[in-house]
Amino acid sequence: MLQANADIDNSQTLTERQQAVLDAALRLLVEEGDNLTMTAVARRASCSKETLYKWFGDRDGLLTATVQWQASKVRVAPVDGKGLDLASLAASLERFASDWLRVISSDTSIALNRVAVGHAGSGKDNLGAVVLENGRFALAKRLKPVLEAGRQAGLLEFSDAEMAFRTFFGLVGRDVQIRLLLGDRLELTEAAIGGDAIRATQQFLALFGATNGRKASS
Amino acid sequence: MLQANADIDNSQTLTERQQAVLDAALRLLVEEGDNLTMTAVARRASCSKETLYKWFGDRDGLLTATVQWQASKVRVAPVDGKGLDLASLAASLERFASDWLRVISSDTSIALNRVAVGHAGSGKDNLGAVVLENGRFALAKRLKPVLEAGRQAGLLEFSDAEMAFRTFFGLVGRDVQIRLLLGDRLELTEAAIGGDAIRATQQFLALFGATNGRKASS
DNA sequence: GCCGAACCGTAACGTACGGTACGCTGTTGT
DNA sequence: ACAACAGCGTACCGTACGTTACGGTTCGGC
Repeated sequence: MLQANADIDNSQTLTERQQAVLDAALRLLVEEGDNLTMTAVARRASCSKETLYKWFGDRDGLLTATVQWQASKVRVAPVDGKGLDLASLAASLERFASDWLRVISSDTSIALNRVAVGHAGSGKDNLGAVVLENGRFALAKRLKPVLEAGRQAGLLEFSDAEMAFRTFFGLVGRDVQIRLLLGDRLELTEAAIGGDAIRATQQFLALFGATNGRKASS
Repeated sequence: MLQANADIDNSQTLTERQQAVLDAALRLLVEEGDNLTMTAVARRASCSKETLYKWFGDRDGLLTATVQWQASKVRVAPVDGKGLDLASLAASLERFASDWLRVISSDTSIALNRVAVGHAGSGKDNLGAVVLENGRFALAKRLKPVLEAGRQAGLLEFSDAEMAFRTFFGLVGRDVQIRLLLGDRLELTEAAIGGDAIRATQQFLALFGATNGRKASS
């Protein structure tokens, strides 16, 4: 559901075995958070620590490889093109919204974001940049063409696609991600996700839809 | 700008010296992130580690004390009451929005949130809950009366104040907080904050304002 | 059947850091 | 004046973990 990639090397440079090791690391990361140890990863993956270090350099290397591996796994449904009527535009937006909510509320996304945020302060690695690139920015890159198409078709009105995207992003995500990252229980049922997607889409169309005369854009 | 508090003990139970120590810890936390050491705090605060442990128990105790200390420092401007016209309502909302944006883009808020997010996984302490309580939930507790007043005055239309608040939250914050937490450079100038506050308020009023017939609420 | 490479399991090393103990000094109360 | 104490500085201990080293095993190629 995520990831525009095209910048990281990913799956083909990794052997099957290496992918399995990274999967193990990923699972452990979800369970243990940032306090996973190299020993634990080795044990979980049934490999030796020496191999870990040979393949990934050091702990940070393993972490970034794991994050990129996860990023490369989640491929995007291409959203196809332009069925330029309002209904299909709304459907596309709703799909984006629910996909996005599903991602940010998933265990692995929460774990990955936690680790990346934790590492963002001390500039040893750039996990934060990786997560950002495959999360928020990938989403923008995928959604903007849809918004532009909507504008071309006369369905949407906005001056700046980036600004329109960010508004949509805010309407969809609201306080969900920060609450989840901070440990708030907040189980998003499939029904709730669907409802939120519809609501966010309606609100977005109310603000940027062309049919209604509205002075929403700054 | 932040914090409804009324749940944590805060300033009066702390001596001047202890507050100074916590200030030092806070400054160090901003600089070093979660890898500050007890030794470093002791040195920065010109106190002994023994004192640190006597006062705060252990490292987690020091961290939570620091977070609560910061929370207790930021007091809220009471927003006073009801000048029930649209202009003053908009002004209140704008003030909330800009205050909030200033908070979440401040170095100390970023550092605190990073630490809290990092700790949220492994349930040793409840930093996440503390931050959440003094951040997102405190904001809601302060803002909801304003929204309710707006509804009473016939200026706003919504069925659920919580839901209206979350929409406002999303419109104001958008992707700012997660980007900052993940290390994205994104300096918010005072002008940008003001502009965003106005935009968010306008969008919120477009969605929930009573004067315009609109089917925005889910 | 043998060689080397890749890899597993584990032991060992070094270090950083949380936590504790101790000696010294300045202050306070009597 | 002196005892009691709070607190500073520092040395110290134990441990957890990142990193390295090493012996044993499997496997593909000759």
